[in-house]
Amino acid sequence: MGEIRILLVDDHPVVRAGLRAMLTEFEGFTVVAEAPEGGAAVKEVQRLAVLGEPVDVVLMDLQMGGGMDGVSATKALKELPDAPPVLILTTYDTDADILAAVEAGASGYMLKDAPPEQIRSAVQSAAAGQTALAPEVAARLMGRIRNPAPVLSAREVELVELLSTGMSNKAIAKQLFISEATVKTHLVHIYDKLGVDNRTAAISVAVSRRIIRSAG
Amino acid sequence: MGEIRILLVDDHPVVRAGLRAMLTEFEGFTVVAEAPEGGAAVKEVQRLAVLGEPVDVVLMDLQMGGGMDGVSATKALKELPDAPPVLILTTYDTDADILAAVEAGASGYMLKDAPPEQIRSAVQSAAAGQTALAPEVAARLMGRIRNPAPVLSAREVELVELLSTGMSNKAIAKQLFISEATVKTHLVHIYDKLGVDNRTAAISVAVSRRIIRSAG
DNA sequence: CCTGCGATCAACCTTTTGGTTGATGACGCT
DNA sequence: AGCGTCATCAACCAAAAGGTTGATCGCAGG
Repeated sequence: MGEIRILLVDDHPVVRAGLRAMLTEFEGFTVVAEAPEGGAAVKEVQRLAVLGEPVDVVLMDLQMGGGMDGVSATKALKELPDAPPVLILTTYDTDADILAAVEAGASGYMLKDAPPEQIRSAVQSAAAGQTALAPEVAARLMGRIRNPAPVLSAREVELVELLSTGMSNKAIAKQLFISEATVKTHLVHIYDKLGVDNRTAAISVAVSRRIIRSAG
Repeated sequence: MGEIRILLVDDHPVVRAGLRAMLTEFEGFTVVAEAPEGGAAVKEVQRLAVLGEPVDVVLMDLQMGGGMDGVSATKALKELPDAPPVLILTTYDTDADILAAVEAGASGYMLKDAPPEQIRSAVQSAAAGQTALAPEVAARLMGRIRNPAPVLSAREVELVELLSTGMSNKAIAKQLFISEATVKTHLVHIYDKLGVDNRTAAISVAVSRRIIRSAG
């Protein structure tokens, strides 16, 4: 019944154009709005709701340069009355934000390099209120839920960030106004949780799990 | 005079669709072929040349999952008779392959999140045989040429790779069949070249300069 | 109320790194 | 032949990191 009304959220004009082109080629899809970041997306959803032309599905990128990031935007959208389903689109299936996004209420998670057909069916499922996960992502998620990776506390992430700049324990201690002993204790816990036994391996794992971002 | 005939090379269907949509909206641009990786791109260029419908500009992504990467493909294309200009498209303006691609003969370098207008004029310049660089990229390149970053030797890169797994000097020495003393000497040189003074900072810099890739 | 967890700190000891100096052989370029 | 670079190694010392044990405090959840 009727068209599926879609809002695209991505900071790359090229990607937005690609999704628009790809989706409008299929029957029954209309891209009714676009936004370059989360804040604008929320406003668009509200605006269209007021106009009586509500959005049926939001396609949301996770990595966005400026403005509100994908996870926050998903959270914000889900707090609206008549919140639309949010389908997350991302480049990396290793993204640490997968869990965060799903917990924030995303109904699905697709990789950007998925074939058009897969994207089409994911949007359709999401619009129908179902959950749509890319097989790779689903498998990964299930694995994590069965064997959950320990989550670093906020303080620990802070430590890892400083760690990755190459600071010594003493320097980190000074920066955070804590003792060197405390820094060492935190590090032991971090090593435990990341399954490593030294700082070098820790930042390597942290980068590949996208706990921290490497400048770029 | 006439249409500018374009070949798109990118492993993401979404990005290809976006570029195609974006470019065909402008006057005078035709996307005559697409390829998901470098090898196919080379074949396409040859095929079209034989048909008497040569490609005027190749738009090439650097990061491609499978097959021939962007730098190799650029090199291969430039060895063809009547090689078309290659315009590199990438996500990261910090990419260490910038230099490699330009050295391989790319006539320009654009960021994927550039506004459509900028992409249009870059393609036009490239087709006209001129060089087209995004301002950010140009500045960065000039900076590097004036103040060239010391290049790690092959052996040193090997060291950094092992380093990033968190191995100790002793373990690295064993792995490479050299003494621990030699490992330390190499490390001192690496620290020098990267402008850091410990292994943790070194791998951080190495990752952000894409000297090594972090799994993901 | 008790338990668990996160954050904080101390003291002690071992291992690893980092910094320095100096030396050798191989290779390529001029 | 001489120069520079790369890769190799040694010995020594100071600084940093890692490992262990044990302790205090506050807060959230059952």
